[in-house]
Amino acid sequence: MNIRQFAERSGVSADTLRYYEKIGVLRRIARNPSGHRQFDRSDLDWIAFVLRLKATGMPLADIRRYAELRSQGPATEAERQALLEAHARDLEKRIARDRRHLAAINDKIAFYRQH
Amino acid sequence: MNIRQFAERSGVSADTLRYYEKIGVLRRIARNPSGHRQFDRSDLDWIAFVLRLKATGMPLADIRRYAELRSQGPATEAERQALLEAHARDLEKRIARDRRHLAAINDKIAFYRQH
DNA sequence: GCTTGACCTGGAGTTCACTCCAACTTGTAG
DNA sequence: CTACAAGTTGGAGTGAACTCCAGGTCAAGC
Repeated sequence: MNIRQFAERSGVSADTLRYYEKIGVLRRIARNPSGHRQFDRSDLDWIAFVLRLKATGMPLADIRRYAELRSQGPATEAERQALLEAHARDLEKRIARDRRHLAAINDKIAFYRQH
Repeated sequence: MNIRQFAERSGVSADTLRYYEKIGVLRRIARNPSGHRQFDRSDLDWIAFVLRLKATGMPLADIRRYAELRSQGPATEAERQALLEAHARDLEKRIARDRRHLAAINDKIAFYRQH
């Protein structure tokens, strides 16, 4: 799959995909004889996971770190697990905080409604 | 209360407070005879609300807009309410999405644990 | 009257995550 | 053989939200 198709299917622009490869969020993508990137199905899974981490507030530097561990094979699984566990804890806290924020904002809205 | 005290109590740096005033997130703060800012108790309430909006992902430009409406008095209450309602809806969606993301991340962690 | 410390201003610099661009190569269609 | 579309690169530019800095003012203590 070429970069345009991959961009469409992943929802990430071609420019951003090249940028992600450059900073190491995407592994070095295979090239066809004319130097064009050839993405495959497994890259789709990986980018989906990257987007999940990004959507939940993980900086690209941390995602890059996870990608690096991943590329080093099964020996790094414990560290990857620890990384995800820390992120999951952060995310839980953020969800809890957001719920409190939402309640406070709804209180303010209720106040406006009483006018 | 001077800027240092206000920074401590609000948790926002003095530089950031000046920046917020410059871009209109904070109203023009009163000055003492030598030109130093004199914050008062109501500024603490306002900055706390600003931080709540910011923490839940509202861009400073939107917060600035809300601040502007607020400074125009009670006539703008309907618009402020609409702004908050839209933000509350976005926030609800984000919380729901984050919960789905968290579940997926926990699945991945469970997979690592099975090794 | 001089130093010190806390404030002031305008503006430059930083970080993050892109986004755009110029100049180039390559494969296909006419 | 030429035109064109779609890819390539390195590097510059962008927008958001700060963060830092130089040069200046001012009140208080020695």
